[in-house]
Amino acid sequence: MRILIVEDEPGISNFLKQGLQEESFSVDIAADGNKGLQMALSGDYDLLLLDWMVPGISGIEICRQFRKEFKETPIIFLTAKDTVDETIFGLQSGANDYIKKPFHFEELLERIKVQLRPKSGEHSVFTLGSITLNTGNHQVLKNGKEINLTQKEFSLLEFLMRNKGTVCRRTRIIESVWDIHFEYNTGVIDVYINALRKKLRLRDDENYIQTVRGIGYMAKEL
Amino acid sequence: MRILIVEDEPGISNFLKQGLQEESFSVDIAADGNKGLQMALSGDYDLLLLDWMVPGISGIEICRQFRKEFKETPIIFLTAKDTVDETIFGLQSGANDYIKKPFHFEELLERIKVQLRPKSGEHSVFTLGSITLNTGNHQVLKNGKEINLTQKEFSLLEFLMRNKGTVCRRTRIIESVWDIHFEYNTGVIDVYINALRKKLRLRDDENYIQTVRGIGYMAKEL
DNA sequence: TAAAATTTTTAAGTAAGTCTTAAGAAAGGA
DNA sequence: TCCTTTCTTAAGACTTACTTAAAAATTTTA
Repeated sequence: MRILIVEDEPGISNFLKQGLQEESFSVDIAADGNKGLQMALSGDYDLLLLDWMVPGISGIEICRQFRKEFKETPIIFLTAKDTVDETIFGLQSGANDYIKKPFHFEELLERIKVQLRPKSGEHSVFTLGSITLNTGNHQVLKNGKEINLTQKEFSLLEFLMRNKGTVCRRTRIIESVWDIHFEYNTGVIDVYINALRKKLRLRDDENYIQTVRGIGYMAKEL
Repeated sequence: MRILIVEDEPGISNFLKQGLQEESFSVDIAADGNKGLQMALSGDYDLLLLDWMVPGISGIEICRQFRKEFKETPIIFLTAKDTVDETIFGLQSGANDYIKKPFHFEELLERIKVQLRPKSGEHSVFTLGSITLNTGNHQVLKNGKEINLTQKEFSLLEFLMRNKGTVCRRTRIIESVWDIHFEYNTGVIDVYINALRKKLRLRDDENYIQTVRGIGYMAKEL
């Protein structure tokens, strides 16, 4: 995660840089507004920390210009001024948050984390070797390439991956995926396992879906 | 936009309620933690205003419980305590922002708007391939040429573009665009998707609106 | 206020894709 | 080897989505 600090006081900016680097952020500093805007517009940053008052273009103006191009990137203002009016002005110009100087580094850190927190809900993602299954957007990737699965195929694979490393009995599978309880005499599972192996192009030497004879199947890392 | 206030002091909660209603928010009040959590979990709200200290379950605890279920809904803390430590604690428990009492109503309002911005607020511009959608002036351009869409068509396209890259389930679409909850058995979505594809002249080789069989649709760059 | 135009919804036929069954081939275990 | 279980394929049943037209509702116009 890359953060740009626009701040003219070296004391503050260096302090922040060090602190954020320790938190494994990648940090750049711009000491004046013109430089700051230019760097911001490069689009290289995931978050902007703007001082309210910097030489050259003001923080507010940077914010406004920047927002025209980048709608999503969060902006946090660092401001010595703590009158309500100006804070509002700042937020109206497109900032997401502001923090008053002097502030505790820990508080700033938390506010940064809040802004960077993943937006679209944490749908669970499962992995199996080179396969990634995302229940949120119903996508399966193999080596980053999208694999098109039908609903049944998807939910079968999901069931297996949720239970990675343990044997899935046929009865459990038929219950969870097909919602058939009590009795069953059908070969659907076999058919679908076959389809999965085919679509995922699982060769013998990378068959993540092992068959456990007489019991069922097991998804397993190699 | 519906807001839930969890606050035990009637003076504050009523003041807020009136102010927010004047800003055309729909506001409910819970006077204690248990009631608050219960109402919050109903899922009817777009934003939560939580007092730090309320009788019964604490604001922090409400926040934590609520986050388990609802990842997206913004939470703002109202707190009399202004020590840094506790603020951090609040943000860590899943809140998006906090404001210290006493506060100016105007500032609270701005913070609320900031939180609601990404969802439905502010006029924003979305792009999808050669298509540009501007919620501000309700315009859709394709290759710079204006496309005339009806209201429903527009809001369907807006919904898809806001969620570009992730699958939009039919239920979500029917909820967001048609405001139909719980049950539905109608083919409107299909009809409107068809209309969109037609009006946007999406050929097979540039169909930005993919159908995800059995699930819904997805706006996607090619 | 009625007529006209537009938008929204319903409905129905068609097309496309998915699911299940069934049956022969292959593989594993006794 | 024989029997059982699993694999593989293909055809038919079924489900879902597409497309069109027309009815219903809403908005605009005269």
